[in-house]
Amino acid sequence: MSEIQESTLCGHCTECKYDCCFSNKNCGDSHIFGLLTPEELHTLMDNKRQIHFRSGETILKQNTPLTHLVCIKSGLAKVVSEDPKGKNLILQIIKSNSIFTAGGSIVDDFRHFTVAAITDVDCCFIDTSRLYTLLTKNSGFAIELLKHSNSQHLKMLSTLINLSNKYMPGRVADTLLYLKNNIFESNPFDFVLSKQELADMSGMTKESFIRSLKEFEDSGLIHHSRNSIEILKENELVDISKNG
Amino acid sequence: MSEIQESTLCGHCTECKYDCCFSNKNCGDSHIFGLLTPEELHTLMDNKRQIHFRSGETILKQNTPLTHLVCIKSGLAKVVSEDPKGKNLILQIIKSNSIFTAGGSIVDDFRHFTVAAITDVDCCFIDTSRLYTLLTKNSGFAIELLKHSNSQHLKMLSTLINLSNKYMPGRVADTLLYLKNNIFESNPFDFVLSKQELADMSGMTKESFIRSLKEFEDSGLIHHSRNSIEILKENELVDISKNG
DNA sequence: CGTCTAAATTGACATTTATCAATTAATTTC
DNA sequence: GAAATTAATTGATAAATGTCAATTTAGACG
Repeated sequence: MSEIQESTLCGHCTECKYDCCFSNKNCGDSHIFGLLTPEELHTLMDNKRQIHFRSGETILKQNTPLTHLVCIKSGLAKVVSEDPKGKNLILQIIKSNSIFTAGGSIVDDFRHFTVAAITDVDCCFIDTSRLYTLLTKNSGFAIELLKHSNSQHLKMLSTLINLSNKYMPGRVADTLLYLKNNIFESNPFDFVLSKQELADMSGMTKESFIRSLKEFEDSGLIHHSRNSIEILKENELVDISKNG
Repeated sequence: MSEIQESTLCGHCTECKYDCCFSNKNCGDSHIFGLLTPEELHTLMDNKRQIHFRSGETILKQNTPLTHLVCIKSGLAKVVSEDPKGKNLILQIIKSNSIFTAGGSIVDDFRHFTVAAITDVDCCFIDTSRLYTLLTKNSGFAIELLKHSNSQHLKMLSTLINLSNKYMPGRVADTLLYLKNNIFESNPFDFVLSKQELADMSGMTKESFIRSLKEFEDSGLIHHSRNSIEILKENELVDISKNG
């Protein structure tokens, strides 16, 4: 399923520091690693593994043991909750320069969802046992990780509310706005996701997603082709997201 | 809306330690406070306020400033996400002896949901600024709080999956099993929740909930009266939860 | 270029769920 | 304890969403 290509280990932290996602400066998503001393950073860097995944490959698999934390250096990945019956739900798209704890780190020992590469992805694997050691030594670091965890928590709450309180048009609008404003940050945006994946982000079947998209197109709210969507009337989409 | 009766402040920690929910021994849900030194515990205890709420009262209100963390000493409370359009979703029932961070503590400054008393509730309010001070001093404490946060995160993930991947019978089965096994821990169980509230826990209207319950009754899976439900065939309910 | 394959789209239909109105049962209030 | 209020239930219906099958389109590959 996932063919892992391990790169060489990183030897010199001071050299690689600004070249990888552990660096405070590069890690746009948070300041988690900013509070570590050079020695502490070294502890993490020392055995980090930087790995390349090709588009489509599984990076982390649901229900496998949780031994490493992942930091995405470049590329896009999707966080998928896999259902026994095959109903997948895409919870989040991960951009470059964000770290990802894969659910129940610290609480239990296995991963609660799958992470798969959407584009080619370069990422680092951090040994969680080294991380835990640092947590006990550096409380500022622990607090940053707590902030990160709570922040993920709130995102998930928002997803839950969106999915359970809204009808399809509202959910589709949410997905489109999320992709434009949070992930691709351009308009129109070209996407590497299939309609099935967009539907999995919106909690519906691909047929329903397509029909909803077509209604938006017919109403002049968006323009879409196979791999690109342009939002023409964002205000109206926001209204649909709020009211539906 | 909520008429708050403040009790006297706690003066002597060593005395009240085993009488309130901060105590390691009483806080069944977690060991969060177990790692604090007596002095640190004192810092928290010193200004704690123990407050009584009557059934139905709002304990914490969504969108208000987050200044205190709440620890439930006795009684039951519900965690509700309130929707502008009035579609409420009950995310969780809180039992006695559990602490509750109300969403985005540390991340932002307001509460992301409402907590309301189902029965009479005695609870303590802990000043979050004192909590944060302790976090920086005691990394073990920070790690415990991180565990608690991640654990809440996983519960929410499970709720999200249940609500978005299952049809009504599966969601009703989930609610019944949750109440029996996690909240009331008896069978039959008497509940203080209205059918509307049970429906709000299951992400559906009260009419749909009642119809689903009736089908279970007709199939001999449960027996229910106004304020009590007995689960007769738990295995079959578990199957329905898994498959539907 | 034509063939093959996977994705996207469309249509008809079945199922699930919500809505609305009416009725009954329980609880509170005087 | 009768009247008034609230919660629970039922039925009829409409709306939302999923399912299945068929068709079209776009890319990949020889």
